[in-house]
Amino acid sequence: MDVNLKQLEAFIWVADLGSFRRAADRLNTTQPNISARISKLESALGITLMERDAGSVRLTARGRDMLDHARVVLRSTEALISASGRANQLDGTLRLGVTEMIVHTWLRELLKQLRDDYPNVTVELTVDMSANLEGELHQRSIDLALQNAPFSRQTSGNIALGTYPLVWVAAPGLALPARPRAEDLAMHPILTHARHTRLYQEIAAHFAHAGGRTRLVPSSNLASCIYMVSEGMGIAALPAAMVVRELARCELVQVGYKWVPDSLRFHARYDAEKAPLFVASAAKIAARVARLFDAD
Amino acid sequence: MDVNLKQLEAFIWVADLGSFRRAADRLNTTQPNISARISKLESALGITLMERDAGSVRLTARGRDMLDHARVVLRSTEALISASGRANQLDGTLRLGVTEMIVHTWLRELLKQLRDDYPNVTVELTVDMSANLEGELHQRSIDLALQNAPFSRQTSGNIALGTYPLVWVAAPGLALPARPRAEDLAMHPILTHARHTRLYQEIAAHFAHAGGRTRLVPSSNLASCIYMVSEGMGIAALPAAMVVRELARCELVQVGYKWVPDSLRFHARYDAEKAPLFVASAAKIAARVARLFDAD
DNA sequence: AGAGGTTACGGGCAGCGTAAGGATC
DNA sequence: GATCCTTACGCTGCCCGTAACCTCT
Repeated sequence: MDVNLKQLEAFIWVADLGSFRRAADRLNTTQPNISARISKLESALGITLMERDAGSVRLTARGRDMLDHARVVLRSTEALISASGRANQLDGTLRLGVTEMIVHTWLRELLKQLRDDYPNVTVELTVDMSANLEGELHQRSIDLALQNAPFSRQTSGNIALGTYPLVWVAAPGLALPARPRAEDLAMHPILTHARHTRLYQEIAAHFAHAGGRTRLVPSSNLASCIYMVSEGMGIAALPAAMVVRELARCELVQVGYKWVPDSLRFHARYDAEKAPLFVASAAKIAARVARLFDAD
Repeated sequence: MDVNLKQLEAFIWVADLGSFRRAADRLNTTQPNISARISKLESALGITLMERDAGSVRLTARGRDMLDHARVVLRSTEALISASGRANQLDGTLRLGVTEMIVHTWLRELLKQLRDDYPNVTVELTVDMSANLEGELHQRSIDLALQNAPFSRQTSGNIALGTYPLVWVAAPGLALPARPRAEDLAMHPILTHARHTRLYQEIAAHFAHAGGRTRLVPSSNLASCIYMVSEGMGIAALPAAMVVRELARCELVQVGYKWVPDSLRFHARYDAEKAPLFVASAAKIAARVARLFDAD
């Protein structure tokens, strides 16, 4: 019996995902196949790599050592393939997690660029709030998160994607003063991010200080925020990049309020040790695309 | 099409040996199979790795880059297998080149140790003069040379195996004085190594100085030297380790001549960059065995 | 009962060896 | 013509997916 790359790949994913089934999904194959690869690998190496109890897979001590070695082998294989110039030869799935703001600004451009550079990589998209993306990244159900600071955990791969300022917007018909005070805004519902986000907290704190019984309307969906604002149902602090089109078309107008929440600071985050090499490249591509939109 | 380890292995050996045919021999397969592996690898990577003219195989520029990557992949795979504890899982051939002195001293012990540590590695033995071993090592027709200094080329792997003093020996019946002078020796033929070896040169130079018309009888085979000496056909300077048994049995006696050629300094030499990892281990084993024989 | 890993089984494809083909010296 | 790589072809064996099975919660 011979050690081969597919066995090592399966081993790594089982170890990382903690389950044969999930590894099978990740590698586009069946669970029995993963089972076979692992057991072939074990007999090839003559050692038990993992203990399988119902409901859990735990590496043995030996298995942990082997895992490091296996990563080195697969990393260097990826490096070889990349260096062949045919990086497009890399097939696989990039499980990409993004926040909604990115969906509505430069996701399309990013996907286009990814398609150009890695035509054989399929993108599995997850849109969620930054806080959730962080969890998914940590348990490796996504490879790359494009999310906004702050983070509760560090990741070994981290590229800043620039700063995105927020602007207050309202429907044109709302007729707010050019320099509105807090009370002027507080007359209308304030549409914000979901309740436990940084933005919600910050806006709540601001208006608590500014007095008045402000109505904060959290929404887990920014697109619907925009619709609601343009329907005159309230005002909102939204990333400028997200509303350029609506402002240009005068579907929304900017509100000249003196205070805005801190800008969004976006980062591309991934696990540099465990993720496939092309994830780092994808992160760099994201940085390039983000810069385009950061400039204007 | 998928890159796999066998393709990379074939690629490395073709590059190192400069020939599909030799690579096929080395990998215990057929030449068309090597051809197929290389062409699969090329199509997997989408590049041409080597130009094949009749009679020569030359790497392309791209191929040279890939070769380095490929080595990293295979080296790390070997490391993984070694780390699995089942180093014995490593199958392959150790092409070992040794000088005759080693054959007649500790080769048996070395082979035994190798068999214990790597039961699945078969040893292909070449016995030749040090100078020839050096050439074979360089053109990679052997993996590991156990040979004596001096060397005309450096190798990246080099472990000193100790110093082996020479002694003058003669047949007991020859009745030489306890403290013979050069003339006493020169009465008999002097049996030595082959003509262009360091030892031959050194002995020739010594007796040229000592005057007299000495008869130097070169032999490319040390075992026959011993036989000839014990038959009283001459005297010889031989490695002490090679004649301990004959001296103990009084088949030979030591000659108390004041001068002996410089001791043999043996080294285990190999190409640390290109050779499989277990070659380095084999060299270490050789060093261990040699030390046993160096001590007594 | 459901989730998760193993075993059993059959089909397809890839890898191998033999043999013949071409190119170059 | 000798040497060396490529192509053609048939076979074997491995790898994969389906399905049934086992075990633990």
